[in-house]
Amino acid sequence: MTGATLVVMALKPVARRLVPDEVFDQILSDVVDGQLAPGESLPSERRLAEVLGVSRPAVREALQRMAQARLVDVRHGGATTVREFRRSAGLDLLPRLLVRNDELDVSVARSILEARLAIAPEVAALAAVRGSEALHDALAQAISSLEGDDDPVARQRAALTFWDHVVDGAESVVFRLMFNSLRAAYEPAIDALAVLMEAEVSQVDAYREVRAAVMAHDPEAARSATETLLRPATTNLISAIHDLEEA
Amino acid sequence: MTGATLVVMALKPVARRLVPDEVFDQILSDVVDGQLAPGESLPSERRLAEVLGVSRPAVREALQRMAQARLVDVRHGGATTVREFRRSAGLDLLPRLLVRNDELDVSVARSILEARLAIAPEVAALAAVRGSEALHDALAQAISSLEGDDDPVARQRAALTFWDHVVDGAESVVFRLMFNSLRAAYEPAIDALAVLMEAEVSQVDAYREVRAAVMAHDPEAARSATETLLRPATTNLISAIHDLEEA
DNA sequence: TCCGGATACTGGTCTGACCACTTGACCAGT
DNA sequence: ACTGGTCAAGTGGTCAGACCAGTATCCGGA
Repeated sequence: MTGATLVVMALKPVARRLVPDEVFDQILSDVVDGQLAPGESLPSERRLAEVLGVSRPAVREALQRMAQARLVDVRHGGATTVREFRRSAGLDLLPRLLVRNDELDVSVARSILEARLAIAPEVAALAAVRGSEALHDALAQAISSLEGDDDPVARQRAALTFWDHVVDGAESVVFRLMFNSLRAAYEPAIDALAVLMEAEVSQVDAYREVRAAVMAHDPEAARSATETLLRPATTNLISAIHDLEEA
Repeated sequence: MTGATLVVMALKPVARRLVPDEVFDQILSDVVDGQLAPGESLPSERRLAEVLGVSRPAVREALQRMAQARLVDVRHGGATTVREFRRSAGLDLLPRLLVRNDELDVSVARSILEARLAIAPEVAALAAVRGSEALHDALAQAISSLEGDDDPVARQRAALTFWDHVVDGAESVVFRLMFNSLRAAYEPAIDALAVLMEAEVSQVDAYREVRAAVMAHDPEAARSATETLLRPATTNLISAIHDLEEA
């Protein structure tokens, strides 16, 4: 009985907001939303601590993280100033841009789909050239959980696992890190996105085509099979988003 | 007299290593070099502070930054453990991987060139579709400083500016952030790379081709012109690196 | 007018304390 | 044998306050 109850309870980890995280989020939001304009000076650490009702180390930690993300410029003795984040921030900022105030930014989603469509075929081609035989089973397993599972979100995860292995096969640090960053943006929004992407992940045969081309060491075929798989959902969603923006 | 002396002195900014930065670098190096294996526990903050001879807040700040980069997992009440950075870290880790112990990692450099060759043509194609008329002058100016300057490093910077504008024209957040991250990896190593890339940036006419295709709103032409520009240096360097790895 | 230094900011760092959480061992019930 | 409770030790989380180290500004003397 206990087991059954557990499944139904839909537990989620208790969200314990840490103080520096909270501060970081607030400042980050102000920067991303433009309430703190580029070039503008932030209040001093002491002042921020006072205003936010937290200790100075907490503020300090948040500001250092902002600096690491290249969102602000901290100068010893001088004021901390806001940078132009679109010109300086790295790909790791993407999650924060995709979901803002708990809702998806569709223009960012569009951009992600676009980039995915441009990059994934190249990665598949690389995997076709370099992939080891071990890929065979890994991809097969991902495909079988893709057709075995009926939960939309689980299928999204299976698809992510599939691409994860393809990226492995490409043996490219840069594409690996890019994938990690994109995944980090995708996963927090996976519930909202699962519905939109459902049509794509149900094309199990298309995934099989990609796998066959990769394992046949045929980069051109891998490229085109990947594009065939990704393009429909991409263009559909982009036009849907476009219509949505009209209204 | 004073002015002339100044120019000759070859000043460089005094490196003021801040304590938390130093700690961050040390731990990061240990993780990236594998001396701290994934899954392994770090010493406690107090112990680290003691061993490194710094205060606990300094250690703490470094660890929080490690956590933000997804290199370690900090758990309240439990131990801080090392993550498998190749699977979790984002593109912003790239600079640290490209130059390690003050020398270039050629396999990372190869990967960057590869990725650049795969992505840049797509970005140029997007810019051809979406680029505004303002691009015209911006690109022209970048090209003229490309042919005007005779310092190799200055030409690298001019080329970066050129691509910066192309990325602008593509109007894609994702490609913009990717470019920022790649640039952040490239710039610290620009002196070493300027020599290797000299052949490419001297092909001023090839840049003109790209610009012409983009301004003609011809995505296919932009794609192929970009590939024509980037491929030679890329394949040359990759084979050179390959030979180097043999020896 | 210009320069140079006092001064009042800013961030950088440390100490030491206390709170909150996790772990594991031990123990009491069932 | 297994649950659940309790407790102590160790960990990260947070704070207060102090002092050091740079920067910016303004003001008085040359």
